[in-house]
Amino acid sequence: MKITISDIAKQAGVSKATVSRVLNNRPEGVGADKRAQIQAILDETGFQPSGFARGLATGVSHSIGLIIPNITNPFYPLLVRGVEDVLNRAGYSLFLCNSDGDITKEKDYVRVLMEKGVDGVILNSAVSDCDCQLDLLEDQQVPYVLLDRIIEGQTQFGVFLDNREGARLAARHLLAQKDCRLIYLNGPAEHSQSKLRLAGLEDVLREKGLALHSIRILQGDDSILSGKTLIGEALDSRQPNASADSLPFNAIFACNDLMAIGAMQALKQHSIKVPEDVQLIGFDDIELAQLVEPALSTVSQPTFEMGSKSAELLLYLINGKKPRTKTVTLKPALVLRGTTRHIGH
Amino acid sequence: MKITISDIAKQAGVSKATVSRVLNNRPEGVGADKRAQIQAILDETGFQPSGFARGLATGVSHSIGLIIPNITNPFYPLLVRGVEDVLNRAGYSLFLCNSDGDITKEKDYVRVLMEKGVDGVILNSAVSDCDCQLDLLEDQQVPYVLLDRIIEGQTQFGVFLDNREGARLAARHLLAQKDCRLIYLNGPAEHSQSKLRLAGLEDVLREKGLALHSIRILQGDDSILSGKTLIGEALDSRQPNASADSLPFNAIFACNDLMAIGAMQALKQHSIKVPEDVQLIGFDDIELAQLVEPALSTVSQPTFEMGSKSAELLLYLINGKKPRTKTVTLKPALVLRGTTRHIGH
DNA sequence: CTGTTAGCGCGTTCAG
DNA sequence: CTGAACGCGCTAACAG
Repeated sequence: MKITISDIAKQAGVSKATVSRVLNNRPEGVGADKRAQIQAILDETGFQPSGFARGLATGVSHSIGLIIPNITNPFYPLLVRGVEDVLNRAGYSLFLCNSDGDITKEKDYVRVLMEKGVDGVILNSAVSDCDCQLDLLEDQQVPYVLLDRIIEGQTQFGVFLDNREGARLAARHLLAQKDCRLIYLNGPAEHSQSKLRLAGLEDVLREKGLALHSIRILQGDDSILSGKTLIGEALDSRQPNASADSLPFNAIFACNDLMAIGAMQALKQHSIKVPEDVQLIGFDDIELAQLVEPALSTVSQPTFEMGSKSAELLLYLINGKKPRTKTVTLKPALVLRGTTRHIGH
Repeated sequence: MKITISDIAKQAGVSKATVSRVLNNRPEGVGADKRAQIQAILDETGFQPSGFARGLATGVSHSIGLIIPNITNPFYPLLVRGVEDVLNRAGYSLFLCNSDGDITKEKDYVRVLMEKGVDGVILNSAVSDCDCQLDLLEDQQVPYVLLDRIIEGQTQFGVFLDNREGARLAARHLLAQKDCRLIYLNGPAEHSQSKLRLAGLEDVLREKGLALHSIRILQGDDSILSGKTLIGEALDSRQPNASADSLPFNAIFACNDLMAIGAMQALKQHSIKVPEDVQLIGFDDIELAQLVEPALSTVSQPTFEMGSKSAELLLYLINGKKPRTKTVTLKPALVLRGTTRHIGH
C-alpha cells in the first residue's frame, strides 16, 4: 500500500495535522525542531501526498487544460510549449486536448477537464458560432482564457494576435506594386482569423481607393493541399499558351503559410517564377517558412509568446487577481524573404 | 456550491449508493424504473462527478502522462497525436510533459504525475544512463511503457522502431555506389537512437567488407544548424579551387532529417549539387522532408503508429492484461526521393 | 433490488 | 505550539 500522511505522523510521533503543516510549509504552528525532524522523515521516505485527497480537501488541482484544434498543425507546437513552460515553472501540469475544431469534441473535453478538477482552461477554438463550452466553464466558475479567438460583444479574458493589422501589412506590401492582380487564399470562413485577415485586406483596398471586388478570393482550408489545388486550378483555367505576362494574377496573399507553400508548389509546377512573376506572402511564420525555397515572406506572429502570455493570464485569474486589461493583443510583423520583391527605391 | 451525488440522491429520494450505481452503469442492483428516473435527474441537472472523490475512492484517475523531450521538435506532434487519439477514445486524458531530455526534469515530471495519480506513463527519454525515474514508477507499481528507448538487460514494456535496420537500409543504398565516400552525421551520442543507427551503418560496412574507419563520423546534435555547420566546415576545410570531383565526400547519411536538411543548406551554399555530386539520406521522414527542394530521401518511421501502439500497450497494462510480447517493434522503410540517385539498372 | 456504513488521504477548524 | 475530530464526494462491502 502507498505510504500516507498518517504513516509518517505515527513514525514521527506527532499528529497528521502537524505533518500537514510542514508539508505545506505553513509558517505557523510547528516548532523548528519538530519541523526539521518531520521534514527529514518526509525526505527519506520519499513521501508523496495524494493529489486526489488534496484536491478533494482543497478544491485545487494544480493542473489546467489546453484545448487546441490539432497539435499536428505546425503552428501549435511552439504555442503549446509556451503554455507548458510557464505552467511548469508555476507548478502546474497540463492536459492537452485536440479538438479538431469540432465543437462537440471541444465540449466533451471541457466537461472531462472539469471533472478532473482543472483550475483553469485555455481554449483555442476557431469557431465562434456556439459558445456552449463556455457556459459550462461559467457555470462552475472555472477561469478560462480564450486564445486567438474573438467573440463579439463578449468580454472574456483572452490573448489575441492583431490579425487584421497583420493582413494590412501584407496587403500594403503587395498592393504597392502597380497593376497588382491579387488573389487572396482564404482559410475556413468560420474562423475568426480568416475573417479578420480578410477584413485587413479590405482595409487596404479602401485605403488605396480600390474596389473590394478588384481582388479574387479563393476559399481554402488552411492545408498545403488546398493552396496547391486552388492555385493549380487558377493556373489551369487560363488560356493555353498564355505567357507569364498574361497570368490572371501576379500576387498571392495566403491566410496561412501552409496554403502559401501549397501555392508555391503549384506555381513551381507551372514553371512560374516566384517572386519575379508572382509575389507571395503567407501568414504565421511557422518554422517551415524559412526552409522552403525560396524562403517564404510572411506575417509572423509571436507564437511562443501567445502561449506563455495566455498561461500567465490564466494563472493570474486562478490566483484571483484581476488583470488590468481583459485582453492581451500581440503585434504581428511582416517578414520579407524570398517570395516578395523589393518595391520602389 | 457544486452539485454533488447526495444532492441528487435527495432529489430522487434514494440513497447515494443507488445514484452511484446508475452513474457507473452497474447492471446489478437498480430497478429499471428507478434507474430511468435517476438518469433523468442526472441529465437535467448536468451533474458531473468529482474526479478527486472518485480517484480517492477507486485509486483510478483515467489519465496518463506522456513525457517527451520537446513538442517543438517536428518529430513529436504526430506521435503525441497518436497517443492522444487512442487515449481519448478509451476515455483517458493526457498530461503532456516536455523534459528537454533533462533527466532531472524527467524525474520531477514522473513525481508530479504520480502525485496526480495517473494510471500509467509513456516515457520517451533518450538518455539511458540513469533510470531513477523508472524506480519511482516501479515502487508505486505504476504501469509504464518505454517509447523508442532501449535499456539493456532490462525487460520493460516498450514500443520501438528498428533503428538499426533503418540505418542498414540507408547505408546499403548509399554504399551501393562504388567509391562511396560517406559521412555519417551522428546525433547526440548518448541517445540510443544514435547508437543503434550507427551500429546499423557499421553492419553494412562489415557486409561489404569495408573498414569501420572508412567512413567519416561527424558529431551533431540533431538540429538543422548542426547539420549545416558540420557540413559547412567539412566543405570549407578542403583545398581552395577544388572541383566537385575532389570533394572529400560524395554521400551523407544523417541521423535525423533536421540535420540532413541542414546539410543540404550547406551544400547549396557551396553550390554543390544534390544528388549529382553528393547523395543524402535522412532519418525520421518528418513532414518537412517532402517539402524541401529537392525532396529529402529518408528512412521513414511510422510515427503516429508508434504513439498509438504505445498507448494501446499502456491501456493493456492498466487493465491488468499481460500482452503476449513485452515489446512492439515497428519497421522502418527507405523512402527514396530527390536527394538520392537511382543505382545500377 | 436497495439503503447503511465505512473508509479513500488530506486539509482545517477548534480546543487545549 | 500541537492534536483530535470532522468533512471534501464518491465507491464498495455488507446488511436488509
